[in-house]
Amino acid sequence: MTEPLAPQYNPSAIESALYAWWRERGLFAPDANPAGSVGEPYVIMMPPPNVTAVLHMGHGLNNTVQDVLVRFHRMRGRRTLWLPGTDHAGIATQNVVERLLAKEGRTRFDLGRDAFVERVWEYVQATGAAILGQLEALGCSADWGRTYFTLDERMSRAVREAFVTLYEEGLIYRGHYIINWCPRCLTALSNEEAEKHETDGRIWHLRYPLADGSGHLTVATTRPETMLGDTAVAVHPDDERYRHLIGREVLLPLVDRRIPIVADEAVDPAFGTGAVKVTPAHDPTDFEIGRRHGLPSIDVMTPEARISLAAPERFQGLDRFDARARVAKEFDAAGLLEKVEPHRHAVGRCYRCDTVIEPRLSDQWFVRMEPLAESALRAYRDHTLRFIPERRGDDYIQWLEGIRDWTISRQLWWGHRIPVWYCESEGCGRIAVSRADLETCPACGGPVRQDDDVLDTWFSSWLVPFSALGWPERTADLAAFYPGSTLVSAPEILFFWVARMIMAGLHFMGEVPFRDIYLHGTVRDTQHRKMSKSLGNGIDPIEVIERYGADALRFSLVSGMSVGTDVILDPHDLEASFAAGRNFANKLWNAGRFILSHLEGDRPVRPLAGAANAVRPDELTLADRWIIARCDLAVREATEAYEKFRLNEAAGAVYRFLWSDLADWYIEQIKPRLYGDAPGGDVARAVAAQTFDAALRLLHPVMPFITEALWKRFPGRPAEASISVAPWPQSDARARDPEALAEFELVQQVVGAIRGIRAEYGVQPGQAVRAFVSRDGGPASAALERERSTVVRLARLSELVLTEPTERVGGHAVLPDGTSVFVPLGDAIDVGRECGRLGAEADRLAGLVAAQEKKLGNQQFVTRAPADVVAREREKLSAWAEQRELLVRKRELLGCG
RNA sequence: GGGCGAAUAGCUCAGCCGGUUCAGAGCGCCUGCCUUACACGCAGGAAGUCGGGGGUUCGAAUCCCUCUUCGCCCACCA
Repeated sequence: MTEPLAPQYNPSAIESALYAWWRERGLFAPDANPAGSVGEPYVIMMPPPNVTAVLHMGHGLNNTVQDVLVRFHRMRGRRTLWLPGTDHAGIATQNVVERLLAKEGRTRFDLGRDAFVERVWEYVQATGAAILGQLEALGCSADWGRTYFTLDERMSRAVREAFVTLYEEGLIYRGHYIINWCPRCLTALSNEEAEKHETDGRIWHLRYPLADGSGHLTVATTRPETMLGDTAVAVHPDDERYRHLIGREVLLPLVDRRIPIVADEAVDPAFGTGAVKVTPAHDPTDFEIGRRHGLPSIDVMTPEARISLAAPERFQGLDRFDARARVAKEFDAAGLLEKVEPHRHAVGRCYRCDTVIEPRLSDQWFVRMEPLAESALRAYRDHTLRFIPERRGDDYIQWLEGIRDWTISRQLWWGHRIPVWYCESEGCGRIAVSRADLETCPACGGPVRQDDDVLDTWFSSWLVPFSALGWPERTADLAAFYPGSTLVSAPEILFFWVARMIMAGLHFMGEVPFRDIYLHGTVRDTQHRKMSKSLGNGIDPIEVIERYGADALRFSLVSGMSVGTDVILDPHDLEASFAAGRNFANKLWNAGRFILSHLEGDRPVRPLAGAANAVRPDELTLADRWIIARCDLAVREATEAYEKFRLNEAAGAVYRFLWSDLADWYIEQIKPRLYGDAPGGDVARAVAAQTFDAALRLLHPVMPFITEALWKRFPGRPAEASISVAPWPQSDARARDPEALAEFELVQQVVGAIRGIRAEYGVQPGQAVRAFVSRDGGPASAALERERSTVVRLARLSELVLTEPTERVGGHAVLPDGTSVFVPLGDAIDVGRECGRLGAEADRLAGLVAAQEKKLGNQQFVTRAPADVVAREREKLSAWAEQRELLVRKRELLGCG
């Protein structure tokens, strides 16, 4: 606590210890804040990271945002719960473990179901722990005591309850439909899991001879191999070209099957040839056509997407793409291939392995979504829900309005087993759906067999907002923390997860699970590509934390992100992305080191108000008043920005205050007062302590570690005190001081002008010079008199003379308010150069004046623009004219030509 | 095929409902400084026809139209 602070901030030296201390102190629990609870609790459910792998930068961003919001609200006194968890990620995890097995030359079938699942558990226990460790390294203040895993016992119970309830309500059903099938993962997928990608493909025009030999009909298809399963050709009923063929038959080539020509409204006469081959077992539209016309479905593919025994022998066993080539070749050989054209269309791919989806006819379980979608739409339309940024609401609406039933069964081993039992006794065949495991058939007592399939991972995660709180038990947590407050997520999982949580929340709890949905952007590389393992353009957050510190990572992510926009980082130049955060942390560290070193000792730091020894207003210097006013401004800016999810603005406001105001000016200003027993030192210490303390608190949500480390070192701080539950700084009307703001700004401008002149003429830093500052030919503003020593020190002057200069040769400047600055430099300056400099400045102002005169001479402007705008423009004109006037006079004094 | 977003200094971005010195920040770059908190620093500086074109307006980076480029979402047209 009292050992000296290192001159360079070393995050790795303090972060893990501070984190451990926070946990020990129980600071992440809802009741951690001694201030008690203000208003409603603030609750965020963490989007559970998949246990497939360690975290990437996207998780870093997502969890940083959540932690910022949670820490902000915790400090504001809300009872705050951030509930963490991990996701068993059915397909993804199963794939990873299967790949591990493949390296051992084994498949899951070699192990058998139970042993395989056992193996997956081993894997996820390791990765799950690693992930939680990473979240801790990031500084996440989640309540680890409540951590859930979407496949743990509590969640399983909730999943069963939800499934059985929905089944009883008729919202879950088993059906025989075309679903999205991944031939590599060997499972059904939902529509959302089948990602559509625009692809350059081809379209084949195939001739189907009429069965009576009177000609042929041409159909167009992008998947010729499916013709092996055709059971009809369809045309539009009103299509004059084909009307005479309706009801007749074609002889399906290669297969030699007679199939009918049917009329169906689903056919678009304008597309292709206007005649469609109908393959009910391999296309959803064809399936519907088949149903309407009583056509048979012939499944010509195996689960692996090879040609099945239902096709002619020579095709059997061929991969679908080989079969495609073979079919095309045989059509060509038979003179039945009319043409092949390039064709761009959307191809579905498995979101986990990128394999081309095969639409497949099979028995699956579905959730009827329409009834659920209705209330979810209503909740948005009546403003119960709010999206940040707002436009994301359009995506939500669009998805819900076009909602399709959700395929929830997966032909996997890793996941929640479907709670359905089939009676195996003959003559019963009953299907039982049960909350409890069944051994026998409830109807006949015969033997039962549980459904082999598991549920979609998202069927467990859509329940999280209440299942993680104990549902279906009516727990105290559920009563206290449902509904939650904010959901922070990447836009990619808006449909997978966010929209479904809203539906589940409304259905099972009767209330939306959260009110604000903050969708942040995606982390991309400098070519705007999403970071991914396969592209090798990822950045490991842990590496960044080790090199720059968690605070630097968080600051960089937050400040690189405005509402709803992507965050661009350069994986090849970590320095470019994270140096700013690291530098800022170091700046803060050193400012803290300086201020804290002057707070130590036996003299107590005086409060600014509310005590007998409080600093009196009349003791404050102009600089004191100025920094207090600037600090108050930062409090207002940052607080408002946090409230509006403008985290980058909040970070920026504190950054500017700490660096540009406090470090660059205030600390420099108070140095003389701090050394020795200079008068006013106690006031400077009091003001520095108070404003720095406030700034640390404002910054704590973004940079929790360094702010805590410094804050804890304030003298008199109890050992158990933590900034994470310190009260949020309040704006105070008494701190607002426009006069001090304006006057100190003049001081800054004078110093800036003198520094500029010095740099212009290469006056060495060690060389003190005199400066004359005056106004209207007389003494300069009283503010400069009061801060005379500040100007002298910061501009490195030997003397500051606040009257008209007695000399002429030197550097001149005129400030916006007409204040005149002169640094006598004698022979050291090049008079011609100075004349040029002043002339250029005068010309610039002359241009402004001319434009301004034109503007004000414009009757349209003067009459139509608001009076205050016109008045302001008039003031500008006179100020510029005055400045120009002064510059011209200075040139005359210098003897410029 | 619909819908949406972005295009501002070399790079990453601010600039909200049009009007506070002919556009700001960080990083990078240039010059000078190890000034007893910080060289991960200090001081100063260069750098942009605000994607192109048109329009509305007294006035536009800021509003409207259009074009170009990039990105995203949705879509059963075989």
